[in-house]
Amino acid sequence: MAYEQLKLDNQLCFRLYTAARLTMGAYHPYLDPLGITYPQYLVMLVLWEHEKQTVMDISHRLQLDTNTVTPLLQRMEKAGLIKRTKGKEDARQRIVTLTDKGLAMQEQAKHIPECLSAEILNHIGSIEELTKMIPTLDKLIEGLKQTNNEH
Amino acid sequence: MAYEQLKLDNQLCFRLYTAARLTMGAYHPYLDPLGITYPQYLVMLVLWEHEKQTVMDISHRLQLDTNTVTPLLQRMEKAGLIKRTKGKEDARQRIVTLTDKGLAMQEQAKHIPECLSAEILNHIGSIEELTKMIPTLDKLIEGLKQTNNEH
DNA sequence: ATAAAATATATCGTTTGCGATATAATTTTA
DNA sequence: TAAAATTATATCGCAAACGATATATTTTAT
Repeated sequence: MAYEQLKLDNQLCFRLYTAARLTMGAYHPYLDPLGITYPQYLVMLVLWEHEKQTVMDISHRLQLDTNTVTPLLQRMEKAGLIKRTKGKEDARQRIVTLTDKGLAMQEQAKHIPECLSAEILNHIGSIEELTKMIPTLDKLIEGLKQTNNEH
Repeated sequence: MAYEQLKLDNQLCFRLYTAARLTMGAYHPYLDPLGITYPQYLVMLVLWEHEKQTVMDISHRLQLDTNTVTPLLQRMEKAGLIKRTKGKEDARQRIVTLTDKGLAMQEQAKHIPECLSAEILNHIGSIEELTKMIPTLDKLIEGLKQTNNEH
């Protein structure tokens, strides 16, 4: 191995990639009973914060493009969690709203964040160490958004 | 919005998910010319460290299951980057080795890590702040590995 | 007012990621 | 040693991601 910088263990990005995947896996025991996936859970979080959002709103919030969000919403509509109606002022837009089922799911989901925290806390010393990463991750995300827009 | 803990902005996991995706996007300008994807780049990193590894070795190293790694390797074989041969002592195993093309790609790839660092540094104050996350991410990954194995 | 540009969403094709299951070879057990 | 369990890899099906492209609607420019 000639190049030290090419070693996997020196790569922050690989850690982010792995941590993100394993985190999604840790949600499985909590999301499976609700019948939703992690990205679908994210959409629910967005809609629980504000009812009535366009596809754009959601895709901006999740930093995902419409070509990812549209099929996601279509599956969620089929599952009876949301409704998608044509916009009235602007007919190009799709207005996404929660169904009763989707709204009711919030009650079942409200303990998930603390369950996850507790689960991780079992295997890690302090939750503070994790929350300390948040400002750095936010800066990284903002930086990457710009970087990716330039190319 | 009734539940504070369900707010997207309070979620570490969402940040990991987003940071990981955007990071992969930042690799695009460097990996596209090589004709490989980010997960394929990770396989290359593993193989540049040690020639001759089994599918298991690679999947352990990347924390991916064989049902992800096998098709990945099949595509890389088709692209002429690796060879996959039946194991001699244990015929169940597949031994993965680099082709000349795969080996040569290391030279073209050796600047990628510093390019990425520089790119991110353009938009973020200090690289130290990022490297400070590494031990925490490692702990998190180890913890999640255990958490996920229990379920 | 009409053509051109911009915008919002959708569709298509490919690669990943992963649960479930299958297949083949090796090891263990009875 | 033959059957059972284990191990290594592969296959299948579905949900994401995402680049590229298409469609429909609105806005802008001429």
